[in-house]
Amino acid sequence: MTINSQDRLPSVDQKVNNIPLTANSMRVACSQCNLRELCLAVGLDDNDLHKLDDLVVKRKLKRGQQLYRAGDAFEAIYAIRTGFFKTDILTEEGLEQVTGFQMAGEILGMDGISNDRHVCNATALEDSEVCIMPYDELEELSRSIKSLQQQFHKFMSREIVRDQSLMILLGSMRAEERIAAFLLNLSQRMRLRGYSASEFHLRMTREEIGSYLGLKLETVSRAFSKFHDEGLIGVQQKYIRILNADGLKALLNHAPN
Amino acid sequence: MTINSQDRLPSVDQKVNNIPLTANSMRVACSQCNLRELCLAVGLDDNDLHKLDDLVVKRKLKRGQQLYRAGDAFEAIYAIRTGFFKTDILTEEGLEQVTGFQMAGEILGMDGISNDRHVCNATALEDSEVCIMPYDELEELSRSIKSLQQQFHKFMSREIVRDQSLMILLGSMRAEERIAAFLLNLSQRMRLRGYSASEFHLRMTREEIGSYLGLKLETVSRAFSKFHDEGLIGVQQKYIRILNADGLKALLNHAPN
DNA sequence: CAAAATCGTTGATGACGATCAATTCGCAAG
DNA sequence: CTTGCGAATTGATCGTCATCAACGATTTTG
Repeated sequence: MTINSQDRLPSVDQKVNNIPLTANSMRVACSQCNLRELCLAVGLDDNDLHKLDDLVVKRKLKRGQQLYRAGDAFEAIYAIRTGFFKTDILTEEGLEQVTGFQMAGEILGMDGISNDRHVCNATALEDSEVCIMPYDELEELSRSIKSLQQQFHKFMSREIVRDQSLMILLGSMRAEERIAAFLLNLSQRMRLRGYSASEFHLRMTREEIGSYLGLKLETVSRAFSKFHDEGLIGVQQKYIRILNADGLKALLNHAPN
Repeated sequence: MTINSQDRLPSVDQKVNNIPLTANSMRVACSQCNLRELCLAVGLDDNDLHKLDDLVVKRKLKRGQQLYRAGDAFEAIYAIRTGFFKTDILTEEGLEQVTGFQMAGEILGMDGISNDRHVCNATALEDSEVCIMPYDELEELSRSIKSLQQQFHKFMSREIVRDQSLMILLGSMRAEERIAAFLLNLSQRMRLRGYSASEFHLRMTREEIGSYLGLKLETVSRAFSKFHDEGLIGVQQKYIRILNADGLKALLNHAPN
C-alpha cells in the first residue's frame, strides 16, 4: 500500500499522455483488438475505428503496479486489454475500501472526470495491459463520431448502475448472500469473455473481497468453507470451482430480512 | 408503493417527450433560471443557453407522483428546478431500497442511458418541478457545444463518485456514523442552495432514511434521539436543527473499526 | 533450502443492530 | 370532537457478524 517510485515510469523521450513510448507502452490498433465488441469501440465502422486507433496508446503494468492514484491529475481513461485490476479508496482513518474489480474490456478512470482528479487508486492485481485514451482527445472525437459518443455515455451509465447494484448488496444482503452474489457476478463476467464460468482463479485476497463486500476477511473465509461443505463450490485457496450455480442463486432469493 | 394511475398524466394534444404541454408542463428558459449555475447550463454563453432553452420543457409533479419507473423506456434526463425526490429500486424479494435523495439543481435519470430503460423509480417527496431534457436532442446538442458536453460528462462522473461515497459509507461505517454523515451531507447541500444549513425539514420518513443507509427505521430513530440527548441536534419529527456540526463531524473520524 | 512474510482457516466470545412489541404522536377524514 | 391510520419513539431480546486469537498453508526472499 505504500507508494513505490518504481510504479511510475520514468519520463523520457517521446511521450504520450506523459507515458513514454517504449517497449511497454506502444501504439495499438482498436481495429484489430479482439475486445472491440466489449470496449468503447462497439458499433464503430472501420473508418471511425481508425480515428480511435490514432489516439490510443498501450501500457503494460506488472502485478502490484498502480495505474493511477487518488489525487492524480485526470488525463485519460483506460480500457483494460488483459489482466485484472482493483480500485480502492483510502478512508479518512486510513482504511482501504475496495470499490471495484475490473477485467478485460472494462473501463477505468471515469471517476476522475468530475473534478479533474482521480478519487480512487487503480492497481493491477496481475500483469496487465491497458489502452490509454487521452480524455480531451476522446471528448473531441466523440463530438464528431455519434456512435462513439453514445457508447461512451453508455459506459458511464453502466458504471452508475453497477455502483447502485453494489449499494443494494451492501444495504440489504447478509454475508452469505453477498459472497454468493460476488461469485456469481465474477462467473458471469468470465463467461462473457469466453473463459470458463465454472472455474477460475481469484486474483484478490480474502481481505480485498471482504473490503469490497463490507465484510471482514474471516467472514469471507467462513462463507467459502461453508459453501464448500455444502457442495456448492470447490475452494483451494484462490482456485474456485462453481459446482452448483443454481444453489448459489437460491441463496439470493429468499432473504430473511 | 402501489402504482396509482393518477401518477401519470393523461395523453392529450400537443406533446413533448410524451408529456402534454399543458398548465403543468410548459416551456421554460434556462437563460433565466436561477439554478443555471448548479445545473447542466454551467458555463454556457448566452447563445448556447438559448439552444438549450429550445429543448427543455418543464413538468410539475405533486407529492407522491413518480417521474419515471424502473422498466420505463428511457427518453430524457431531468433537472430538478424545485422540490425533492427519492430514487429507489425494488429488490427481487420486493423490498424497497432507496438509492438516493435529490434536490434542486441535481440531475435524475442518467441510470437509464445504459440500457435504454430506467433501472430505478424516481418519486417526488414534495410538490416539485423538473426540466425535461429529451436525451437524443441533448446528445446532439452536446456534440456541437463543447462546454455542454463537458458539463454533462462531469454530471455523470459526479454521480459515479457520489455512489462510491455511499458504498464506502455502507461498507465501513457504523449506524451512528452513517446518520451523522447523512445529516451533514443534507446540511451541506442545503447551504449550497442558499437555504439554512442548520435547520430544515426532512422530506423523507425514517424508514426511507434507513433504507438509504442500510439500517432499520428503529435504528435511525434511536440515533436521532441519542444525538438529541447529546445536544448535537434538535429533533421534532421531520424538523431538524443542527446544533453542533463539529460534534457530528467528530463522530465520523475516529471510527472504532 | 531455510526463514520470513503473507495469506487463509478455524474457534470462542461479545457487540451492534435487527427484530418483536407496546405506546405515543400527528394529522386527515368523518 | 372523535376515529382511524401512518409515522415515530422506546424497550426487551436475539442473531449475525466483528473481534481476538491461534494455527496452518503458501509464496517470497536472501
